[in-house]
Amino acid sequence: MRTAILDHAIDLLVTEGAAALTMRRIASGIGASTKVLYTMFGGKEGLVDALYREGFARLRRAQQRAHRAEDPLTRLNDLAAAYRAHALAEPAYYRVMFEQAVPGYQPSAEALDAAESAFDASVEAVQACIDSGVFAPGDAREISKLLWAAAHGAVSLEIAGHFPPETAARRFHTLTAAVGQAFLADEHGQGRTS
Amino acid sequence: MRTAILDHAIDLLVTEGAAALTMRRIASGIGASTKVLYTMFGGKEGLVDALYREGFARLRRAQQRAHRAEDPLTRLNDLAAAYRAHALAEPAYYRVMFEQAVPGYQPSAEALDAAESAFDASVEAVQACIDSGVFAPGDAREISKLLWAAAHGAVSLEIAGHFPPETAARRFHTLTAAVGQAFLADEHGQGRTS
DNA sequence: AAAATTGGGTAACAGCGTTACCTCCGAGTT
DNA sequence: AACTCGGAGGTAACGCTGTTACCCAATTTT
Repeated sequence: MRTAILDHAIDLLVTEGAAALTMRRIASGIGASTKVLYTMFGGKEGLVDALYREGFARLRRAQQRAHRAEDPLTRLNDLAAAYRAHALAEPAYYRVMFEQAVPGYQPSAEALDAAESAFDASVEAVQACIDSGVFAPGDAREISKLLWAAAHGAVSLEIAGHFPPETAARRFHTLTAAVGQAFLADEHGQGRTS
Repeated sequence: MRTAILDHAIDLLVTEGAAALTMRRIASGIGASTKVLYTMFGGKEGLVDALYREGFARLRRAQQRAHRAEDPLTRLNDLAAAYRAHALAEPAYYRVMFEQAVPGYQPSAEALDAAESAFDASVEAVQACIDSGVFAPGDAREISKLLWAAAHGAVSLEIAGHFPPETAARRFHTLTAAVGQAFLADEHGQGRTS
């Protein structure tokens, strides 16, 4: 039952966007009354919270699927590409997760913690880059977050319409590569990022 | 009259957030009926469009105010810092501009064009870095957009709650510095970003 | 078997964006 | 100067939203 509600909510979100995500439509879509949603999720906020977590769970699975290549730097690149592909595949989900597409919702601390686990694969890949000497020693978690911010910035501007489609992919790659480059092992004497 | 409406709408947006930005509240706040808003702006979308443009106009002014330092690289850093400061000073505005805090609104092509002018100062600063030999030759507009994406990503994650306050400033600086570093003139033989 | 508790449907409330209707004020015409 | 006419603005309604008080049926407990 709970999964039926979530499935239909996700379907509405993906096919018609966040504006169509109303309690009445979800309820009528599963042939029930809105009361069920309130006993089950406590309100729209609880339902959106479930969608938020589901969105990051999907992102985590997408990242794990991309976590295959041998070379650690290639793996990191693949993860970044998978991040963008996942975001663009379901922009409505991305908006729920990062921009608050549902007006009132603010993720709780637990939800934010759960979201963080979506980037475990990225942290591992960065750590592998450090361990193999490709990256200089450093905090893998911190570097991963910076890569995330760069990727998120590029994707977010793309979804918002500021990056035209034909250049968005190139910019995404250039930006993530530029950030990655800053953490390369110091083989050439270039400056270190503070 | 038009400015009175916008002033009150901005006031509502800044002090109570996007959720309080309703046609009825704006109208009653200026002691008029909602009909005025519709004859003047054509609907909520037109009003939010005006707020969107105003937000980028304010950002542009904030960038111009920060555009003072002599050293081009310092100037670019100042612009980045001003960008973050401006975004954090009025997060509700930032949400209207980048995340679509008002459910239905999607900026028109003209609005996106107008938004772009907010980054003229950044493009100029990048061009100055190239002209003075600090940056390698390249497309200043393109580099500026990448810096923008990085800054936006860090600020956006900060506002969304993913970056705790005490580390957000450091991460913002590290990230923008890392991106800037990738475009430095090739004095040390480090690899070039493709 | 009777009683208590729980889950779900109905219908209502307040508030939202929007608009049809009407009034009324000011400008242009005769 | 009076009269008409056009458009700006207020009133009130429509259909929608999230939410909940009320009620009934069904299930579980004693």
